Amino acid sequence: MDSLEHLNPQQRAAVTASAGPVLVLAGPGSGKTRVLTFRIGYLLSQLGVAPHHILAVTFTNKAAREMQSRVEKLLGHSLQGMWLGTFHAICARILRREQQYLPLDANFVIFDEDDQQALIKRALRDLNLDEKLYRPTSVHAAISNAKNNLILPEDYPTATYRDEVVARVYKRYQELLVSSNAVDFDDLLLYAWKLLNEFSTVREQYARRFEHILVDEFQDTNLAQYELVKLLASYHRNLFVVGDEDQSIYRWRGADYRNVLRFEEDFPDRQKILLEQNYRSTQRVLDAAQAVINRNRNRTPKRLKSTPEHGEGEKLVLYEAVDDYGEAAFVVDTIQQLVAGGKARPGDFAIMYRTNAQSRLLEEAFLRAGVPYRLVGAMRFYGRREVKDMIAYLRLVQNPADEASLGRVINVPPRGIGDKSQLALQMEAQRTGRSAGLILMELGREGKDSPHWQALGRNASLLADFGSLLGEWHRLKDEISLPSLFQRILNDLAYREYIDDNTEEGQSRWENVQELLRIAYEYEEKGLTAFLENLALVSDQDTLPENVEAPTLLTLHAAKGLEFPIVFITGLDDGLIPHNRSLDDPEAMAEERRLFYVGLTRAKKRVYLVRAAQRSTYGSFQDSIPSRFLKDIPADLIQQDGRGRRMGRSWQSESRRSWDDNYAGTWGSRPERAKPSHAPILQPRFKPGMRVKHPSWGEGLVVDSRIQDEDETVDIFFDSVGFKRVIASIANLEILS
DNA sequence: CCGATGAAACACTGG
DNA sequence: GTTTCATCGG
Repeated sequence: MDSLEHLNPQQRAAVTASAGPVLVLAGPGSGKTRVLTFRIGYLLSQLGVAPHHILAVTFTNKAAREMQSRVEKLLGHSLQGMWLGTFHAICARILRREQQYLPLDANFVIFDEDDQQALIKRALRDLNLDEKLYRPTSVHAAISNAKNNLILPEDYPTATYRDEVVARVYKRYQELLVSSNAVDFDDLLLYAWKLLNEFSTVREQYARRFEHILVDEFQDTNLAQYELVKLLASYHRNLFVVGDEDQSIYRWRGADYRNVLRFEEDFPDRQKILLEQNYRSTQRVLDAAQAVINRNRNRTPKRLKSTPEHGEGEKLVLYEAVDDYGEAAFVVDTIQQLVAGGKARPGDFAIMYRTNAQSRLLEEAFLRAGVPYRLVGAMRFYGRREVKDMIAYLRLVQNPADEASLGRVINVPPRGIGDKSQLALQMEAQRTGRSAGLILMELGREGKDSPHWQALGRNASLLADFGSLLGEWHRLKDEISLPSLFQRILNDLAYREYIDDNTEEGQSRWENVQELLRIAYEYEEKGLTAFLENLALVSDQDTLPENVEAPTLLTLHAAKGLEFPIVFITGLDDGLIPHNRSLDDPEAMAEERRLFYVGLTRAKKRVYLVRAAQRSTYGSFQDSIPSRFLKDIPADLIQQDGRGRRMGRSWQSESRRSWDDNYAGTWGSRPERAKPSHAPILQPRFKPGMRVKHPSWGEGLVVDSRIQDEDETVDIFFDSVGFKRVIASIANLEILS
């Protein structure tokens, strides 16, 4: 490990820190991954720790793979026995090993978002609740939030009637999961924590084993993950966590950057190391990013410094397009020009956006220009119906109790089992206390001899046909290889004939199925359980094709941990960045700002800030105003790209006026915001007592209104969602009385 | 029970 | 612009 010479003093202090709790606060590009890999290498080679005594937690599987290969390269041998993976993957591993302590059997499956949603709906139906009144998404969010905060159904606080309802749904949902022999993502963490919390022998076993625990992206852990790590580290207390409060962007998923503060309270003897030296970006990029993030309160102030060889760097380029088509065209044009001029390679570029929906226009522009691109996002492939259906078949074979998968495929392709038959089957399952899948398999095996045959009447025969198929696959699953099983199912279903109707679309559907089959071949050795588990736990970043030289399209969230020479941040309009749904919540606004900061700090050399004066939502055009975060970047760090202004159109004069009069020269100095279409508001339009109507929240009562930043901020109590704070120019309020 | 058709709702981020 | 749901005739 003489390579320690190549680390800076802070990095070296972190890598060689003595035993005990260590907190590393690492700014973007400060060599965080390097510190983690060297730390593992140091533990293994200098302190003689055996790989099997180390646990390292990363944010994505991709990060885990990268870290593994980096350490192996550093040491020159393999890391057999070390535990390395995401929280969810590690918990799944623990749960499978300790399955006897759980209300599940070893074949349990992991439910994805759709399955969870379906199960919530089922629970609502079972409890006779109105889906209109109790939106499945919102109920599910409340339950997920509870789980992330280690709140069990019986402990769910019921301050209001609504809470009481949620508590009942939570309870029922959990029963349904257990009877499906399934867990959701949150259960992976919750069960693992419960297991270690309740069974001291199990806790001892793991806590003694893991002499050293390392956690990456610590700012994005939630309470369940934090408490779990504390239990795992309870014996040796060698807990090495690395994070950056400024890059915490998963609050909505339960992540709490205050875990950094908790860590300092819970481990007062912790060593604390600050990494501020940036090895990634030019100073201009860093100055812009810091100007943005410095507006957030409650953070550890940092002073990011670039290295001399990066130099000052170029100014950030700002481009305002007419509309979102122009925005996409600008991105593709710029890339083509830079590549054609030999200034950059296609793989140097990343195009970032706030919402996935924004990728469509960008993709179209790339396609039209004939420029290949790569898109980050699992949805693309795994979200396809035919892929989900095949996965559901495999899950059902693995775990016949899986109600969600059964419901999905019981009549796909159509085999005459409609709503009526399915309901009858469900009733029979409830009556006999067995799972629908087991009943089906018994019908298939025993036919008329089964006691269920009579009970199901004229539905029995078709159900039995399907049951015998299912039973046959289930029998084969431990005899033949995963790919053979997969092909057997395809054959038995005549699935190709079903989905491939010889249209272009049909062919692409079949290609998707074959791609899944190809992936199944990769799991020939590891088997069905591992295959399904990996499918459930792939992250967006994991789907990024490697070694492909093309621009990368991705959300700002997916950009975390990555870096690119040239970064486009698109959709820099109020309502997108910051997002509409965050405007009324200061904590959410702070997170939007961090998200922008994360995007900016991905760039090594150059940043393009792109917005559109108009964009299409739901099909119709709407005017938009520049992101309020733009004005926090000092003017001397920004240059405008003039191309947009020469495209003579009616918007031109207006855009120019808005820019020159309200914007240019005001960077960071005056707190003004551009107003393309109307003069600054001086008098409130809304007064307390008024009835108003909001496009999504419906009617409400104005409680208060005031002028802020030349716009009107209105506090409203809505009939449907309660108290909200809105910006009048954005909210599109209608005065009713 | 099935497939087609059109209306209606609809999308923030993701393991 | 896309997906999901409700309805209808076969």
